Amino acid sequence: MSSTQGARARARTEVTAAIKDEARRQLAAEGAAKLSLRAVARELGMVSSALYRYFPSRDDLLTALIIDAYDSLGEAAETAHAALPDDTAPLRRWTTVCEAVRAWALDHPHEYALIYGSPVPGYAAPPTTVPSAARVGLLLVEIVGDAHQDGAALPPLPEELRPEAERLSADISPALPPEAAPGLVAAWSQLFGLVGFEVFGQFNRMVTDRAELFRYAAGRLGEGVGLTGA
Amino acid sequence: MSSTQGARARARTEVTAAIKDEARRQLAAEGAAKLSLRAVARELGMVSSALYRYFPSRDDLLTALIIDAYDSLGEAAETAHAALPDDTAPLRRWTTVCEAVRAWALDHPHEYALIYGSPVPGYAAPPTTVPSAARVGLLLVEIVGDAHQDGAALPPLPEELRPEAERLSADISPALPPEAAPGLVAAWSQLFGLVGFEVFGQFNRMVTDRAELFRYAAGRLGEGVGLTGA
DNA sequence: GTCTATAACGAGATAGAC
DNA sequence: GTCTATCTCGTTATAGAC
Repeated sequence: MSSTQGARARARTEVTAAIKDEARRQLAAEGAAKLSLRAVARELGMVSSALYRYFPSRDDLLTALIIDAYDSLGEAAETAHAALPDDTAPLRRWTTVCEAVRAWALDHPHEYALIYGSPVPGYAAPPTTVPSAARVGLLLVEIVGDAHQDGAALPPLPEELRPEAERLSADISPALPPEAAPGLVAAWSQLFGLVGFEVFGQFNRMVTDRAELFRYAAGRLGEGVGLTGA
Repeated sequence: MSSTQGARARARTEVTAAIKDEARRQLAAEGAAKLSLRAVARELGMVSSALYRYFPSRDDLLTALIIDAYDSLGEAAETAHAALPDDTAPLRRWTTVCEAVRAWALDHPHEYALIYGSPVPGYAAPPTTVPSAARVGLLLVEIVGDAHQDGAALPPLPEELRPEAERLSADISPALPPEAAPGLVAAWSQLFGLVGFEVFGQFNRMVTDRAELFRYAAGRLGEGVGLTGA
């Protein structure tokens, strides 16, 4: 009885995975805008209507791919961070996570484009994507929050930014002091500026040693949010 | 005779502009990947083959749109910078240009996506785009180069980055000291990280006062490349 | 209950003959 | 430049296999 259910569930997971794999291949070849349920079905030797047993619509398939991409990136970052010794200095934690993000993005350029590139026309990501999308950010928050527990130095905020800083700190984490919040959110976006320029080819014919430039920039980004310790 | 040519040339410019306008409309509606010469022609009441007298291929139309977008952004940045008094401090020059980039991007999100978003599958930008693409970067280089003429303070570079710094400084501008080059290239990409996150909606439901956060982050970015002067 | 297949819809793109 | 025949697409209704 339970073995029957197990076999069915297993088959379902396998087909779901095959659909997503094929969809990812099309993502790479044609881009998210041209992702087509029919083409996926054709390539898998299924009929298009059969796909609706697994994904209620094309947008749901897209959403699943987006969540998978965010989770894959988040897991890569978390794994790299977790592999560090417990006494690792905050700045080193920070740069390790940054390097993991960069490595994942260079390894998965099309999935990177899906989550941090141009929005897909006509598609709006549902709230379901938020927890996965937040993973890298929360990891950075954790690192900065821990460092400030131990008292890190930060320049004072301009008066006009104070309300936003309070809001951010309250929304994101109680461990994040308001003085650190705007700088951290900015650094978070700037990290992806760095990565995006490399992945999307803006550094072509300009930067040769991109790994070294990234290492330098990520380090300065970490220092900018008050982290220390080579 | 010359009046006939003038009229013809004028007509040609007008049709070319109409084609690009319609193409931009489609860019907004469907995305760059789905830009289709036929659809543009249909919307203009022309037949698709007629378009080929103006743009030899879909990719050429795309290239024209990309160059236009880079030039539009470049001009916005240059105009904002040129409007400043001659004795404006370097840091204020920097933030003014950054604000102009942000304002243009928020005003032209789809053109922003075209030039700084995901690459269009199957399309590679030809070298013709480089001069237009470089305008904002060169403006930032000019500001930082001028400031360093007057002697700005910068942290020393790590030894491993020295070769890349020399290369960058040599390739980009003689006015840019090697110690400033990697930081400037990084800041340039980080500026677009900030802008991209806002334009592409990554700040949704998180940052409320985005203008204020940007002002703050852009200022710190400028300080990071050695600029001073409120 | 769970799945796949057939067939069809309305809309749109595309290729080629004319 | 026009027209048509033939593709694509997402999606649904329905019927039948396991």
